[in-house]
Amino acid sequence: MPARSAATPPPLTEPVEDYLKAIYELETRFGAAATSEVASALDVAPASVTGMIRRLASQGFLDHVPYRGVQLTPLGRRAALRTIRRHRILETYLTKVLGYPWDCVHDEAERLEHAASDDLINRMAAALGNPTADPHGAPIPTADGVVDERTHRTLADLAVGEHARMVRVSDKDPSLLRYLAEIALQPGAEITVVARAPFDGPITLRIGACEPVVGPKLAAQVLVESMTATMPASDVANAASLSAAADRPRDEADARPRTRKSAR
Amino acid sequence: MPARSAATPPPLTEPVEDYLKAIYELETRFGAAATSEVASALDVAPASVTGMIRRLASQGFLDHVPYRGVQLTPLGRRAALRTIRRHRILETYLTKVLGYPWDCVHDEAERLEHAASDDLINRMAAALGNPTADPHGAPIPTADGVVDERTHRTLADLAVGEHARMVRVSDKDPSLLRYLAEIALQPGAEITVVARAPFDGPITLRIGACEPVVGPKLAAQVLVESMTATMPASDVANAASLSAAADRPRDEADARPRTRKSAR
DNA sequence: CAGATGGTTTAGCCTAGCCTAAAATACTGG
DNA sequence: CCAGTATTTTAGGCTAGGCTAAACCATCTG
Repeated sequence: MPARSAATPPPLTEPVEDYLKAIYELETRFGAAATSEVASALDVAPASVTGMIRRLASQGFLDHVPYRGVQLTPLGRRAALRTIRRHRILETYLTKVLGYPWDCVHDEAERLEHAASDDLINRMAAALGNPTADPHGAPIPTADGVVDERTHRTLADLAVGEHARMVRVSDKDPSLLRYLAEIALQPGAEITVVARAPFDGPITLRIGACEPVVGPKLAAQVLVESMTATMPASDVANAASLSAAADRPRDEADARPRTRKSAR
Repeated sequence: MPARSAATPPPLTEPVEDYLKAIYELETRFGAAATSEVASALDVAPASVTGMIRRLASQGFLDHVPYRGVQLTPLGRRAALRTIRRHRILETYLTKVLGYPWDCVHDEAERLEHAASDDLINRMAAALGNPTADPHGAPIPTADGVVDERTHRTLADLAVGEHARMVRVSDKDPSLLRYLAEIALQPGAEITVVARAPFDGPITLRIGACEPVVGPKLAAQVLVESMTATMPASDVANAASLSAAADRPRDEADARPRTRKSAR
């Protein structure tokens, strides 16, 4: 049997899959991944990351410009998306079929994603009707590595009166997820911004019959899709400027000053 | 929160779980596990087994008498049964719920058993109605480590005319399993021995409307439970003596001559 | 433009698991 | 009961992945 491109890709170890996944996620958020960011994402020492990066670069999974950070090659991206697909299908299966609460699936999926075969993942996906998003709203890559990469505004970017649909939230913080479930703030939920206190104050929402009040920190974690009839761009900008930056984990501009390949 | 006995038992690594499981299985078959048998079961070099055995013994999972083999301590047995429970519930779930053919579940379960949490396993078990045997007929230990340890006769031990129910077959050989499925020889199947050729010759069975003929090697792999109305012990012995020993993988007597702790 | 600073890399080390080759022990047959 | 064979253990090495401490570089600041 001659060369098959998508055939058994030399099986990656668990740590390798974790590195690639973490780098992928940092890269989509910031454009590139810094050693220290990878280190804190994986909870290992920066020196360990440098070591692994060297190995991964030598195997063609990523490009490394010393002191400047890394970027995935197409090969590395494919591997990362494979792991992410597994993770998200597992999360969906665990909640939809086995009745896990949505705040408990992350850790379980984190371990299973390295052990499940493609066949198993595809069977689970089929049993679920090939879902396109996991329980937290994260898009599920297809088996051949295509993923919806649209970015979204956050709840903190919405102006008073805006009507939006909740799209997504990170799966990493169980207590946040439990709280969101309590106030019915889950993917698909329709939200109206009722009021906003100034100076990054709390935001009052309407979700169904309830009017929960959330802090800006929480709001910045919740991705939404505006449903307010085509809003002029200027308004969007204004709305965003009211609240942006301060509480977001990092601001694009100063987070990645050393991202471009050619210095100068 | 004070001492909890069954709480997070210091998580074992994958190789450790594999060693304990293999040792458990050798031990129940032969009474103790020899280094070389563990080595070939796990497909590693004997010297590697010695190394691991030392570590496991020092951690209290097994007793090792140098040059004499190992036996699990209660601690080791519990750990082994936990892994075996996982494995068998996974196999059952994969076949019953996800439609895997019974010859394909072993490898998948082999990897998942190390990654699945107790919670996940228990949810799967519940979804299946807490089964007591896996698709190959192997008994599933309960969550607190109780397992049906009855031994069974093999198809090769049956006399002509005997009526029996198939109980179990090893899950390790996919091609054997595929063949057994073809002739409807699966756990629960009712079998009558129609004829046996002498000198370890082929055995003719009746299963439903079919009369497959199987070799002694295959017959020795298939565990059964006689359904012939209470047969006098002498007859059992006679029936068995017609065919025993020759093709069984090992004979109790010469397989473990070096098993007893106190030589002499 | 010279430090100071903080992120990155190197150097050197450790552990778990595996290996091969050689030495040690137990078992067998004569 | 002694020698040969088979099994087991020891000795010495290797790789993946992790760590700390120290050196290095880029950038920000005075």
